[in-house]
Amino acid sequence: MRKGEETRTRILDVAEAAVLQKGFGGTSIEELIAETGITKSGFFYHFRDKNELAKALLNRYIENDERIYDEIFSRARDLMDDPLQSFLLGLKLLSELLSDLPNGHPGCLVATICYYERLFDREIQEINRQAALTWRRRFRGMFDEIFAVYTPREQFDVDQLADMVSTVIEGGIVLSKALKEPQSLPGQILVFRSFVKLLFQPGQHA
Amino acid sequence: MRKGEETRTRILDVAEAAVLQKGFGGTSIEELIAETGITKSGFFYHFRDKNELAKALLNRYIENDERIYDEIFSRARDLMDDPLQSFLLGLKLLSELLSDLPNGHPGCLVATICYYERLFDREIQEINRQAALTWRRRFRGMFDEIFAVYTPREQFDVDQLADMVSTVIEGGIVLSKALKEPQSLPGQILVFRSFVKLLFQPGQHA
DNA sequence: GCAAAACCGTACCGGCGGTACAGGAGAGCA
DNA sequence: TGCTCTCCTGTACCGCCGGTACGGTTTTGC
Repeated sequence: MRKGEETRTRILDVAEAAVLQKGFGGTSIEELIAETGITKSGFFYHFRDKNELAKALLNRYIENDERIYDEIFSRARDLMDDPLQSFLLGLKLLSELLSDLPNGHPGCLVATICYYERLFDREIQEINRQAALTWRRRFRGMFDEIFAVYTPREQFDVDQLADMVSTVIEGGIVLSKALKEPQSLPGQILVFRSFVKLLFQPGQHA
Repeated sequence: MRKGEETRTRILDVAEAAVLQKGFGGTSIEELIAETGITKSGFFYHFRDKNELAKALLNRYIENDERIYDEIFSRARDLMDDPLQSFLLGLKLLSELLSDLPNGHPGCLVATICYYERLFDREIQEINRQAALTWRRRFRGMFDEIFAVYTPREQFDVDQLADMVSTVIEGGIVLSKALKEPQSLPGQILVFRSFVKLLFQPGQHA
């Protein structure tokens, strides 16, 4: 029903912010229900245990993540016909989006789960793995299109190249948080963007 | 005294493995003392609270990290006179070292702390920040030497370029863990290595 | 052999994850 | 109007955990 979904969403909102700041272990259910204005029984009506909360949280995060990627790169695709130019524009748009976040990227739930593997069941770890594989497929598709048109200055494994996008984003988030420099992440993405540009720039052998 | 240090080290060993697998919140002191074969009183004799355990853990991890970097890149420096070749060899050695870890990289404590910021005091966060800054200085120094000899195909902010090393490592660890593919991390480092090679390869304008 | 270091044992506190279960308010429908 | 289903509230309870307090004991270095 309507009301139930609304409460559930509110719990997830509060939980997501808390988990990204303090981790799963550091986030108490009691604190979540206090901030949500709900009772303990109410919480356990929506989620059987903390594991199920994590699962719902992760699924929602991944969905939202995919939506953002879809928007950015489809917009880039609309503006640029060339697959390389479109990809480079997408990275630029992504960098700008992240640069506009006032407090920087709040953190990636997938990364959080990575550092908690033993705390959750295999299902959650599998969801996490599938998310990373989806990222790989997404960017691999883009690189495949680019390779159909351009000759790279060096040969790469396409999957590894595709993974590099996720690597830079995840690593950039960690570094941004460690350094307390929110602008580090968008900067790293632009560095990667330049590398990609360089890779497909016609060189002496072209 | 001798015995005290030994016990302290044993606690830190057990704690480090546990924290990297379950996070700080997911690691109980009771489980640490059980595995170490020590009593609760004994634990609190060595560490005032969990925060101090985290501090000691982080400091030790960073020291060890620095030692490994020192070894690898000084060995590379001995083998190669050219700063670029030396840096590229260092990345290769690092990749091989990580590739030889049977279960993959156990995880970076600096990254773990990032995702727990609100759980620890400012001192720990500052230690974390200084660690990331030390990485930046280390690799910035290498790039400075390279720039003194080579002309890059594209201009970069040297700090951002230096940060890219840490970004790729941290991101590679996350992706490796998420994908459950230990070989992903060394692979990503080699991709980055190729990018660096590309950057300083003489092109059409050279 | 003596003092300091390095513990052990025990008892206790409050918070937290989780369970159990009874009950109630409100919406939708017959 | 009454019935049912969803969406909760309230209360009581369990065991684990972080942390404190404190007295006692063994080990070590000198």
